[in-house]
Amino acid sequence: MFSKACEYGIKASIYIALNSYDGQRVSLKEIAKEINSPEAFTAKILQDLVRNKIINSVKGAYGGFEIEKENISSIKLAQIVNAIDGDSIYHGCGLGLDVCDANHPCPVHDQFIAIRNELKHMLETTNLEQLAIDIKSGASFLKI
Amino acid sequence: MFSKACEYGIKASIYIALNSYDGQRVSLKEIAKEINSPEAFTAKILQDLVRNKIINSVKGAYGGFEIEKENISSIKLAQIVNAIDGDSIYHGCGLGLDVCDANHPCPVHDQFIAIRNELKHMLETTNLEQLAIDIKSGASFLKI
DNA sequence: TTTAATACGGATAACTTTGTCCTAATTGAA
DNA sequence: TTCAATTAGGACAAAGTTATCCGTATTAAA
Repeated sequence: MFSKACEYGIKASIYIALNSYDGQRVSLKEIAKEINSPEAFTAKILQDLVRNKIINSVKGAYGGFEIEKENISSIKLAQIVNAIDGDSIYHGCGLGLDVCDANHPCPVHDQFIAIRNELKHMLETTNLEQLAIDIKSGASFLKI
Repeated sequence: MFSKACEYGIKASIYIALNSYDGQRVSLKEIAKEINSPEAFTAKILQDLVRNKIINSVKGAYGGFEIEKENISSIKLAQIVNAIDGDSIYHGCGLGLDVCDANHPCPVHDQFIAIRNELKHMLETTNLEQLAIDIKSGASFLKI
């Protein structure tokens, strides 16, 4: 469904959010360990999220990544996915046609539109706070 | 959502079904032209569908691909997707966890399960006949 | 029987995604 | 000021996906 980059990006964002609630800045090394992702590759993805102003980074000793507390509840999965995978999820045709719309639909256009809209709605309504709370309570997990 | 291979496989199957209604066997060359796909790559995918007994092939001059008429309405998209992309759509975790189930869910487990079940249902209930009919009537398109 | 059209299948190339390595820049603390 | 910890970013390697090429086998028709 999503690229590896996007999977790591979502998990990393949740982990950063979780710690930002406690005022804890987290390092790349810690993030990669906690979400079970390759460190250097995760670094690239985090850079991407920083450039898209979804997370903040602080260089140097005692640096790391953080999200401003007041933003955590307003950051939606859609923003993260969009920053990393782009908007292909919203615009691409299920069968790869260059042009696929109501006037010139691919054979599965209607079926796909329905499912894609649900996916879109889910991504646009799910925020980091909800996800971080479940990790904190042990109701969900970031690795294994 | 799907791999290119799967997109080509679905479109090729629809085109073959369409022609099989008229007792017309179609060649690789014709298929690739009509669904706008690379010929040699499409050949590999068709071989896969043949091995999975979703379509039939006839070698030699005047050979080509066909689907037995009586089977067209019972072939579901799910079979084609499964033959080409495998069953990752059904079993994979949305965030790539090796283990992700109700007892040990990833942060977006519930949200994904819901959408994936809809996708699964759609693939399992959509058959080639429905799709071929729309192509025939000009209500949907296989290329451009 | 020869020929042309066709599917089959192995090898390999091109491209994309994923992952690694190394150096530079930054920064807080000793 | 020096050092160690850290992010940034370029170059590159590995793996996976997509695509091409070419020879072989098969088959119907001439």
